[in-house]
Amino acid sequence: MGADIWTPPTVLLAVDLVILTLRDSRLQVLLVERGIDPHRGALALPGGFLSDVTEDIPSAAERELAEEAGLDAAGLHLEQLSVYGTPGRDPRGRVVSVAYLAIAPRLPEPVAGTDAANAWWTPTDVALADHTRLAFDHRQIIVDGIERARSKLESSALATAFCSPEFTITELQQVYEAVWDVTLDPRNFYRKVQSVDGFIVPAGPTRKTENGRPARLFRAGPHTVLHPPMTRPPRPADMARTPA
Amino acid sequence: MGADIWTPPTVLLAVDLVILTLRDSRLQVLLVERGIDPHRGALALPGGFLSDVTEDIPSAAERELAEEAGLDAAGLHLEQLSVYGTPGRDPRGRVVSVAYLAIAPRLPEPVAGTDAANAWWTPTDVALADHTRLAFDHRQIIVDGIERARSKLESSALATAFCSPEFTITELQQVYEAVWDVTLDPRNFYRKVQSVDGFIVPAGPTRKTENGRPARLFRAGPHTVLHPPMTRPPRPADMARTPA
DNA sequence: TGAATAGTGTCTTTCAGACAGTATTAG
DNA sequence: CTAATACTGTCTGAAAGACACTATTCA
Repeated sequence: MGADIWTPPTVLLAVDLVILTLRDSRLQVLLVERGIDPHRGALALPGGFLSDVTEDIPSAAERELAEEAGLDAAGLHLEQLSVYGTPGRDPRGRVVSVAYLAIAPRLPEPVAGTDAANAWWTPTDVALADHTRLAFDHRQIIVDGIERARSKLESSALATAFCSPEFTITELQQVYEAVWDVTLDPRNFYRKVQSVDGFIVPAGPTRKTENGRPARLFRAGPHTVLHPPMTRPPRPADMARTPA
Repeated sequence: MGADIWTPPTVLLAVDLVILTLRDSRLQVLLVERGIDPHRGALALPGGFLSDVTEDIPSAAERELAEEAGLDAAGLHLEQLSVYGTPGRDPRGRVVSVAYLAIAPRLPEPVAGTDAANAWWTPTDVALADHTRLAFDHRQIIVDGIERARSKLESSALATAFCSPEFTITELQQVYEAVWDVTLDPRNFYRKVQSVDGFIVPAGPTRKTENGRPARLFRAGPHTVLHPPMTRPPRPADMARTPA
């Protein structure tokens, strides 16, 4: 009702990355140690502000992926997760952060060769443990990212993003087991995953070796949505059994 | 590498609302006619800029819900959808919009009594028809909102948000049929929906009437995630049948 | 009574889960 | 040979889908 001309407020826009991968059969997330002062010394997700006012948000995510994690966005899964913009989440001002979820195949063991050499793969249970100091609201962002990954394994082909271009069915099973934190029957998994239309396709008559019978290789199939979905076993929440 | 001090760019932050409801057994979305000049006269989603730099983003969504749609945020489903921030999407500057998905029960037939009396419920197929002029990238936002609703009907109790606090199983079925654009067998739906633990609970020995046998009333149950999920029938994409 | 909607019983097919058994490699 | 992993066959129980049937209202 005032006579003054109202102008909308401006905010600082940032992107943050939840980068997940599988190492040592565990789900791990990439964390960096902050070198500057809001939360200096605490662990944080890779990320940063928009470089300039013309930069697209997905481009900013890809740039941070390269700068802070040394990963090439080409060929790795990257999707928008959510927005975090609570006033006061960053003491430098009104910062609104767009979080992205990235899935990296297991190959790039060393993350080095990057600006921020202080980046480590951290098992998710360690990253979320009570004693871990995480900057800003990054703990919540990690929780949301993991939950997104868990959920999308059911209905999409996201699991293949954790694997090399060619993979065995056992490797794919390890993805499901690590992300869902369950154990699955290899024989049922084998048939199930092959019965889902367009999920995986045979990759040549090739083979691989470890110390048993060689396994067939597969690639990601043409379909990204799974019909029928993979079903997540009920969590061992209440396994109380009434004796007969 | 320059010696100048770099400062991050600022953006304008907006919220946009995809408000869905069920009217005449059709899925409808609330659209407003724009009265000011970027896209003046075109249809748009209700929404607007952050009121001031201290306003929380969900609060802004609730405020716009009241101001532009005349709806009370209390007791209606509201969830963050996605972020839209392509440079150039708004000629007024770098505008980043946080889209929200709201689900309104069918009761409030008139949306009137609000600032913007130029708001109409529009069937989603009409809103997305080729001849409809939608402002900004709101067409894409609507598509994303509908897809989110379709998806969440499977695994969550979102369908109850389309209903009055007390509802019959047939009403709930109509929600699924309208949002998914399918027809379901009432008898199988009846048993299925009751077998899902915590989805719906009986609401007293009450009853309701129309022109047949009175139906039992239910309320939303305690669980918001459905185990097992409701399964969406395969779309009638390729129903080609090979004759025996 | 008949029309209309609500709710039940039951059959069949399909699929998840359990698990015995066969195949192919390395030593 | 044994150990180890990959893969196949088959059974069983639990649901999904189809659909005949009963129940309760209004006119």
